[in-house]
Amino acid sequence: MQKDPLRQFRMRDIAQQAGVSLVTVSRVLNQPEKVARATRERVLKVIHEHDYIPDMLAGSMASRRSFAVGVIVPTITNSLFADTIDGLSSVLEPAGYQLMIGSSRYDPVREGALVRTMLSRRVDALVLTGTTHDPDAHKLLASARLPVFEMWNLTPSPIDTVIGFSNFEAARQMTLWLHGQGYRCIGYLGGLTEKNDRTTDREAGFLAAMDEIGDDAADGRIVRAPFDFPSGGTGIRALKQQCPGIDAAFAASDVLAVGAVLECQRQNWQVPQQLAIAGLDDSIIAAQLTPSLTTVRLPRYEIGRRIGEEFLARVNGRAAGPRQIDLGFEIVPRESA
Amino acid sequence: MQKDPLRQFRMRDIAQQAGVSLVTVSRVLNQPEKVARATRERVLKVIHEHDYIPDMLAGSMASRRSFAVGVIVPTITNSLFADTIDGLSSVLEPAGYQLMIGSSRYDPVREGALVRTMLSRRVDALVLTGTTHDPDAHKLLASARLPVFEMWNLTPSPIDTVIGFSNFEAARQMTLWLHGQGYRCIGYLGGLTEKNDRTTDREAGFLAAMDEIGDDAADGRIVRAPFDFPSGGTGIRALKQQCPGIDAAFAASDVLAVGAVLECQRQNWQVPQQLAIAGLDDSIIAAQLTPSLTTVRLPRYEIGRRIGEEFLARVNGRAAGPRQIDLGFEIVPRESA
DNA sequence: CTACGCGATGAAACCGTTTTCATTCAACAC
DNA sequence: GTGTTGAATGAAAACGGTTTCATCGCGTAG
Repeated sequence: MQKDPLRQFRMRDIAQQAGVSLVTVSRVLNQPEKVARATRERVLKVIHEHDYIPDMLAGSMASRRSFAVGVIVPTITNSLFADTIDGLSSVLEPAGYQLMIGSSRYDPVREGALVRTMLSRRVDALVLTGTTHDPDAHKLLASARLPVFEMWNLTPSPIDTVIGFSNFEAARQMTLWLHGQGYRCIGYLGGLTEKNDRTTDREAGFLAAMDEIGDDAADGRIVRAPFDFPSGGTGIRALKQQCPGIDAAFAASDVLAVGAVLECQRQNWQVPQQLAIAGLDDSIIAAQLTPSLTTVRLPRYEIGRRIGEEFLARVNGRAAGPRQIDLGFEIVPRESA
Repeated sequence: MQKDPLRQFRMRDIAQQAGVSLVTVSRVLNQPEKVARATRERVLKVIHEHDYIPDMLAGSMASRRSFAVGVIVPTITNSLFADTIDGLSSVLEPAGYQLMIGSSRYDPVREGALVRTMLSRRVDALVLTGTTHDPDAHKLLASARLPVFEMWNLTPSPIDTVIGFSNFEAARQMTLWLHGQGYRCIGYLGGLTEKNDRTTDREAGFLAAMDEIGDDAADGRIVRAPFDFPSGGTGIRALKQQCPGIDAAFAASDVLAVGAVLECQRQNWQVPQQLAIAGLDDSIIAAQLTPSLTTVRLPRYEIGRRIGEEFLARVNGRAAGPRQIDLGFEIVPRESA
C-alpha cells in the first residue's frame, strides 16, 4: 500500500519497471547513445506507457543548468520587444531553452527585483534591455558568473556583452536626413527620458544633429510623452502650438509617429506638405499608413536572434564574440517625409 | 582550501556565519515570525552582507511548489495576448509568482510540446489559449493534478476552468448590429479557421446571424486571412472584388479591420459611406483611426486578471469559482460603421 | 514541587535528478 | 593464458533547500 497512490512516476519507478538502475534511465533521456539499444528501447517503452515527464527542477539542480534564459524588457505590450523575444526564442527554443520573461515597466528598481528573482531561479543567462541599470543589480550581475546580454543600445562599458545599435546615431542621422530633404524647422517628439538610456540617447542624437545644422533653437521644439498612440496625437498638437512654423516632426518612436499622423488626419493637416512626420522603429503598421511612414528600420528581431546565437556559442565553448555588437539601422524613406 | 572558492553562498554557509542551523535560515526567509527577533536580525545581516540569493530550484523541489505559472498563447507579437499576460502578472507577481510564457504559433502540436515542458518544470498552474487542444496534451492535463485555465473562449466541456467570452456571440451580435444599421450586403473577413476555436466560432457566429437575417448567400462573402495588417488590405480587396455590391465588412479581428480601413484610404473608398467596416478586439489603435473603428470590446486584460485571482483563491484553499466564467464583451459603435 | 504547554531551535529525512567512480564482461592483442 | 581495452551498467555521493519530528528551556497552572 503506497503512501500516495496518485503520485507521479519518478525516475526510480521507471527504472524499477524496466529492470534497470535509475542511472540508466537518466542516460536514456540525456545520452541515449551510451545505452545499449535493447535496454534503451525497453526503458523508452516504460517511459511512454506511463507518460513519464522528468522533473526538470531536480535535473537542473543536480546538473547546475536550468535551460532557462531570463529576459527583462520594459513592456511586452509593445510589439517592439515582442519581436526581439520572438527572435530570441527562434534560436533558443530549438536548443532546448525556455525563456523566462519579465517586464520592468521602465522602472530600474523593478528591473533589479526581476534580476534577483531570475538569478534565484538559476537562469543560465540574462538578457536586459538598455545599458543603464540599478547599481545594486549591476553589482550583482558583475559578480554573478553567468552570461549577461544588454540590448537595444550600445555602450562603451557593458556588463558583459551588448547587442544593439546606436540610438544616438539613429536619431542623429534621421534628423540630418530630414534637413537634407529641405525641412528647416524640425520638431522632436520624444519619449520620457528619465532613467531610459535609449530615449535619452535619441534626444541627444537629435540635438547633436541640430547643432551640426546650426539650428540653436531646437531645445524649444522638444516634446516628451509616453509611448502610446494618443500621446502621439497630443504630442504633435503641442508641438504645432508651441512653434507654429514647424515643417517637420521627428518622433523617436513609431507609436508616437503613427499617433501623430492620425492626429494630422483628424486636424486635416496635410502630411508631408504642411507637416512632415518621421518615425523610428519601422513598426509593422508604418508601411500601411496613408501616407506611409518615413522611419528608421531597427534590427528588432535580429537583436534577439543574435543574442541567442552568441549565447549558444558560449555554452558550446566556442569563443565568445566581441563584447559589443552593432547591428545598425537603416533609414526608410516613404511618403510622410 | 576550498574546492571552488568562488562558489556562491549556500544556506549552509549563511547558517554557519550566523551561528545558527540551516533550518533557522530557511525559516527566516519563509516564516520569519517563527524566529526570535534577535536571531532573525543576525541572520538577515549575514544574508545581506553576502548578497545571498536562495536557490529557488532547490526550494521548489523540496516544497513541491515552483511559484511559476505557465502561459501558452498563440503569439506574443499580437498585443491582444500581451494585454492578457499583463493582467495575469498584475495579480500573480505581487503574490510572488513568475510567469513562464510560451507561444504556440497557432499550432496544437507545438502547444502540446510546451505543455510537456512546463509540466516538466513543475509549474503550479497552466493557462492555455482557446478550448481545443492536442488530444495527447488534453489527456496529460486531465491527469496532471494542477489547476488548468483555458481562456479567450467558452466551452461546455472545459478541462478545468474556462475564463473568457463567447466568440460566437460576439461575432453574431456584431453582425446583427450591422444589419440593424441598415447594411444589407455584409461580408466577413475572418481568420484562418483550422484548429482555432476562436476564429471558427466567430465565423459560425457570423453565419448564424446571417441565417437569422435571412441572407443565405453569406458563404460567398467570406474571406479568410492571417491576422496581420497587410492581410486586412488584401482581404478587403478580395471581398470587394468577389462581391462588388458589398456595403459592409465585418473583420473578425481589429488587425484585419485596421488593415482594411487603411487599404480603403489608399483605394479612396469612403468609409463608411461606400463601405462600412467593423472590427473585433477594440485594439488600442481602433479609436485613433480616421474614421475611428466600430468594433467589439473584449475583456483582454480582465481575462488575465481574473485567472490570476481564481488561481490564488484556489491556492489559498478558498472554494474554486464556477468552472466557466463569461466576462462578456461590448459593441463599441464609432465612425467606421 | 510537578506537570504541562509553548516558543525557539536543530537533527535527520527527503525532494528527484546528475555526476563520479567502480565494476563487470566480452573482445582482442600478444 | 594473461593483460588490456572499452562498452554497458550501477552504487553512492552530491545538488541546496524544506519538512517533520524531537529537544530544550522556561513560565505557569494545579
